[in-house]
Amino acid sequence: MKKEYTIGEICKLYNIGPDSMRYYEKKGLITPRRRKNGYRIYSIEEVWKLNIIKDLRKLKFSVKQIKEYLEDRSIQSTKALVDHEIKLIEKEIESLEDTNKNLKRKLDSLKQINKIKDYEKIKIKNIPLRKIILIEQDVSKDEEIDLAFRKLQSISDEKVFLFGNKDMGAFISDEGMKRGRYNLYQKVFFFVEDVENYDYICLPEGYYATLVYKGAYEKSQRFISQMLMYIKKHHYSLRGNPLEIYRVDIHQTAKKEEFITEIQIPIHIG
Amino acid sequence: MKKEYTIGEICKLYNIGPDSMRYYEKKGLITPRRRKNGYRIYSIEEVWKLNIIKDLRKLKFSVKQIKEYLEDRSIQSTKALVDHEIKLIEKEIESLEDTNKNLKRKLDSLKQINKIKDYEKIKIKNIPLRKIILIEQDVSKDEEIDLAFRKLQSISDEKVFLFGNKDMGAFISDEGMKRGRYNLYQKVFFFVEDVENYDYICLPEGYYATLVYKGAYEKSQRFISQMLMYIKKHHYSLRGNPLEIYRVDIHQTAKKEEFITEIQIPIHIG
DNA sequence: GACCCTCCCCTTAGGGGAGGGTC
DNA sequence: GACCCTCCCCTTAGGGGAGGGTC
Repeated sequence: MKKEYTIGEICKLYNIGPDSMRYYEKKGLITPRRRKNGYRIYSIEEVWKLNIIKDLRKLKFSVKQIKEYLEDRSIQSTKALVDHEIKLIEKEIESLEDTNKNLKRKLDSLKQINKIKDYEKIKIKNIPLRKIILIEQDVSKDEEIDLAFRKLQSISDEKVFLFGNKDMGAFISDEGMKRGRYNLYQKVFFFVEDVENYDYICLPEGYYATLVYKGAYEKSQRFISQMLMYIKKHHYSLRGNPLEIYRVDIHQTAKKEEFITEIQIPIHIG
Repeated sequence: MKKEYTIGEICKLYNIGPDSMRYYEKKGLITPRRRKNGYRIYSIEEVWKLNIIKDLRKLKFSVKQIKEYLEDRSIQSTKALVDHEIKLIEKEIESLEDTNKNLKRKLDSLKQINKIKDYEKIKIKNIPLRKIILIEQDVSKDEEIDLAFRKLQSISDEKVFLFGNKDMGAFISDEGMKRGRYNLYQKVFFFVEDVENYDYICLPEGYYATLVYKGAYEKSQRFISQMLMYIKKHHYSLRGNPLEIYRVDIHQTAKKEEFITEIQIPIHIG
């Protein structure tokens, strides 16, 4: 077996770029001797270091960390390193799984959209219990919803939130109902499932008059009026204020035509 | 609700450094207007962008990718992005779990070391079947083992291998046995469990004379001699060539005193 | 005094030349 | 001709000043 290797040979063997080898040398991880012509000589004695370097780089250790480890290697320090790394990876996995769950939910709800057929039709539905978190703030312009949201979100900053989130929505406030200005006075909320530290509110199971529409939010005003008339006409009675759910909004598309909003008005029937 | 925010206000709200905001601006993600005095004005209309930016940064999208997404956002592109991201995350999780499994094994074997008590004592043990992959190459110096290993490893490059690996070892070759030079002629192998594409060899279940020692490899020569004599004395017969297993080696410690090697000689008893 | 502005320099882990010598 | 050498410049996503103006 050969005892000495040029940079090219060792790189082929280890599947590393020569620039990396020079970089490791510059940073003091490896110190090959030189031929008279200046060529680097890698001797077989140094090869174990490359094993460690490659493995630790794969584990995303910085070159500096690897250097420190190489300089102080004992059973003790190795054990500590492995142990620590295991814990880091476990945390990482947990976080990725959480993110993935959220993204899957999002994808699912995006896929549901294609299935919607009866736009702009009023329907009576029984909807099971839902949990929401309410942002205690009157919101009077569409864009402000985001901000209100954000204020809540800053509490829990580490999660992929809006993007990976289930839907958000808004209640028409009493003020809005009184004045018939259904898009000026709203209370923002979003749906939650696995709540931990927040105070959530339950929307109890019950009947709703619902309508889904596509396009800009201005339409809400007209549809809510229509729906309230419909409710009156059928002798249903209001059980609470109307709510809007933003199925597709500015976070998913730049095209206002693609926006999808669902209006739900809680009612008693019969 | 306020309609306009200074950079400081928006940063507090979004828990972002002002430098980041300026960077995003420089890269064209956001384009705040300016006051006469040059101060940036963030209006409420732009705030949804920050939600997306924050979320996608958390998902490790580059600023460039985020820019592209912001410029072409539709249900279609959002769906594609979420879908792609889910797949990436799943791959990542899988890879992390694999790495973790390896690291745990390593940690386990490091922990086992503390429990070894009877160093340098010959024992007869029955050892269950083991699978190994043999590197078909005579190795005549300790350091070369690494290299031989590496040649095999380069086949499967993406795994954390040596560092997160179970033990490796070497057979004393026939040549070595003939000449009584037990550390000059060796065939390197390592233990595997979940083999896929490699040709592995089974070491069948059976009895072994074993001995564990601490320290430099030179000791092997002496111990193997002792063990062979012991085997003769007890009228056991050899079932194959001796093997050395490197429980702790240069990959885990710089201290030769901490090296731990186990010699196993397959025998027939009775 | 706290906040904002614009430079300008710094960091990681190499990759990609250019220009020149060596097997 | 393939291989090696040493500069030197470039990339990401900001962070940390310095020096100077603004609420």
